Amino acid sequence: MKIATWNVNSVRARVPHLVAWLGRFAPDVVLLQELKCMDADFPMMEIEATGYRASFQGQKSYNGVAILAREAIEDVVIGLPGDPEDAQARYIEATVSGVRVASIYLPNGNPNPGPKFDYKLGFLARLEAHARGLLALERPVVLGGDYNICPTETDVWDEKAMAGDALIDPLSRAAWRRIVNQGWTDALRQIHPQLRLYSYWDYFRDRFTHDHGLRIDHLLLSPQAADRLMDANVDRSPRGLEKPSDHTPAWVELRG
DNA sequence: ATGGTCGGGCTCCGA
Repeated sequence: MKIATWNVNSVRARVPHLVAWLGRFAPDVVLLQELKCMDADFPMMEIEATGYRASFQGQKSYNGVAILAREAIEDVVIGLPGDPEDAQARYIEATVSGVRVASIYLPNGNPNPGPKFDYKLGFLARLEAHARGLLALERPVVLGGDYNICPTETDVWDEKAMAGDALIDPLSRAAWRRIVNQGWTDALRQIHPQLRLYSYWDYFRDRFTHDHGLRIDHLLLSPQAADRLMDANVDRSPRGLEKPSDHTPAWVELRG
């Protein structure tokens, strides 16, 4: 069972790449972020034509998350609990083939410091509380998405160039560790402990050409999912196409 | 070296 996460930076702008990649990579589940469209504008027909179903939470212009799957998408929960005032479309969770999956678009948090960084830390605190409840289910759970956090120096092409950035802030990293240390497995790091594996390259300054990237897209596995972990990686190929997203898919393969 | 380039939606915001 292949589960992937991909920040597409506008699902409508990325329909050709998304459709081609679904056909080539054939994932069982895809967790999308940054749809950048309202529900009514989601390209449902184009995606269904590829053999996938979709559940999603859209929003005008910003954010937006989706779960695509070839099998049924059940028990959908939209929104991260803990703040009824939060209107940003950043969280969707569902069950596919017995695996609980979440598509998460964590706040970027820049400029740092400021209210956007405070919102990021608040969102992380809510995610920490919710993740603890998911672990208690003692089921296979995969928390995938754009976390907007580089967990360690190995996940950044150049820490100096990122000085002061919310993506490498010690408070962001500490919040990430608090979640992981509950008992989650960072799937790509588990399979590739030392590799520089990036999932994002900024559009400007030919960052992809020079492999000046960041690892900010992650798949966290509950122990019951980690038991089944066979392989994990990023698929760099979509990032090299014309009109790419600035992110490329990260994926895990689970036994069964 | 505080620039550069995208996407969305409409003269600038978010990343």
